[in-house]
Amino acid sequence: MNIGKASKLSDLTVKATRYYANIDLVKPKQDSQTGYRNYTQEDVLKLKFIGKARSFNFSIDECRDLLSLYENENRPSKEVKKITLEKISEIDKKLNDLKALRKELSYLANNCHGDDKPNCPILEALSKK
Amino acid sequence: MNIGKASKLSDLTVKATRYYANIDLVKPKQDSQTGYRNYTQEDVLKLKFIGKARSFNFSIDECRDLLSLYENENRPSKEVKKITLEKISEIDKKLNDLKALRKELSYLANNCHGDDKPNCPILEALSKK
DNA sequence: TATAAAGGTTACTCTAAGGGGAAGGTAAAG
DNA sequence: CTTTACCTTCCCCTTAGAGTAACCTTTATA
Repeated sequence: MNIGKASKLSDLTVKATRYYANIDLVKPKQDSQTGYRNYTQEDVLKLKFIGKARSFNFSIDECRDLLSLYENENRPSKEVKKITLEKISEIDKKLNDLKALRKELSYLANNCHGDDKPNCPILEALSKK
Repeated sequence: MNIGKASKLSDLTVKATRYYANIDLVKPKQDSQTGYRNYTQEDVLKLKFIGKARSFNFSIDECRDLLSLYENENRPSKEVKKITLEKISEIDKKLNDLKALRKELSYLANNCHGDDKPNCPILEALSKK
């Protein structure tokens, strides 16, 4: 099938699908006459897999690793688990950073009158030290 | 003072400081002979302000807005508060997304044996639907 | 004083993961 | 036969600088 159909079936944009082909992530054969990419059912499964993994915040490189594990019938599940746990701790770090940030900002916002006067503790905080 | 000293005083890299000059965020005069940028104390205050705002996750464009409010003695504090509250709700959205993601991933990781066998619920989840 | 080191300048490339759009070939429908 | 839809490659754009090269200026040292 052509890229349009494969993209639709895997719920990706044509642009993304073509990008994945360009970076050798899911690279279908191309018709030597027309240059059209020819996707198989197998390819669509891989594309779906990637779409799902991307939605789980895995990077393209991580998707590449996961995909090769996925394609390897003999992979040890611990490798997959390792990548997943790393992703989780990465998320934890981001969560902590964002929470700290939120705390500071909401403290500032709570102390700002938010009226027409120029006095503003937020700007004061930004210009302090 | 030269860019090196200004950067040091404001705790920024020279690269970042030069970038801010290039995008007209903090643009000091340049010596017509040597081309060297000449930073004032005032400029350093602005650079510090930006560094602080950046550490609060404000984008360069938001920094630009905040900076012009900061420079305007008659600004109404509600404008600053508005930007800050928007930033907070942006952070809240990210927090929610990350929490949901973490939940899904940790559920998968908890159900994966993580051994040498190929059976892996994580990959199954990625390839499902 | 000659020179080496330190610090300044512009300019180019790179990052992640595609989006947007141009120019042009191909296929299917009316 | 022509319009429309779909395909191709190619190039620029996004964030916020980092890294590097080539080259110029100022300062420190032998």
